[in-house]
Amino acid sequence: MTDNRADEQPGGELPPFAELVLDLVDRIPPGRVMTYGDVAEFLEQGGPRQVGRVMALYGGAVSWWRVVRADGALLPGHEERALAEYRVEGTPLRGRGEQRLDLRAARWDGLPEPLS
DNA sequence: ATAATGACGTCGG
DNA sequence: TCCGACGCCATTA
Repeated sequence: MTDNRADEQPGGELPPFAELVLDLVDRIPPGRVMTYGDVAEFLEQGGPRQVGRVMALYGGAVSWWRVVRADGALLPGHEERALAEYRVEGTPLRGRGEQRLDLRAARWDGLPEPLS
C-alpha cells in the first residue's frame, strides 16, 4: 500500500521523536513535573518547541499535565484541569492561591528516585 | 527542495 | 513582576 493515510491514529506509528517524548512523559512520577526543555535535554534531541508540538498532537494520550513551562505557568486553556490533577497528586504549587507550579520542588530530573 | 508552524526558553528593558 | 523580541529544530504542507 502506498502511504495514503491522511490520518494517523494514536497508538499506531508515530514520528520517532514523538515516541521518545511520549515514552518519557509516561514515566514522570505523579507529583513531579518536567519542563519542555528538560524533556528535550534528557532525550538529547530537539528542543522545547518540538516537545510542545508532540504534546499538542499526542499529549492527550499521556499525563500531559506533568509537562510544564519553565516559568511554572499552567497550561493556558487547561489550567483548571491541570490544577485538579496537581492537587490529587500532591504536586508542589506556588503563588497566592497555588495557581503556579513550584518547580524547585516539583521538577523531576528524569532519573529514578532512591527508594526510601 | 524550501517555507511555515509550534502546549518553549532566554534575555533585555 | 510583567512584556516583547529573537532563537531554537522536528515535523508538516
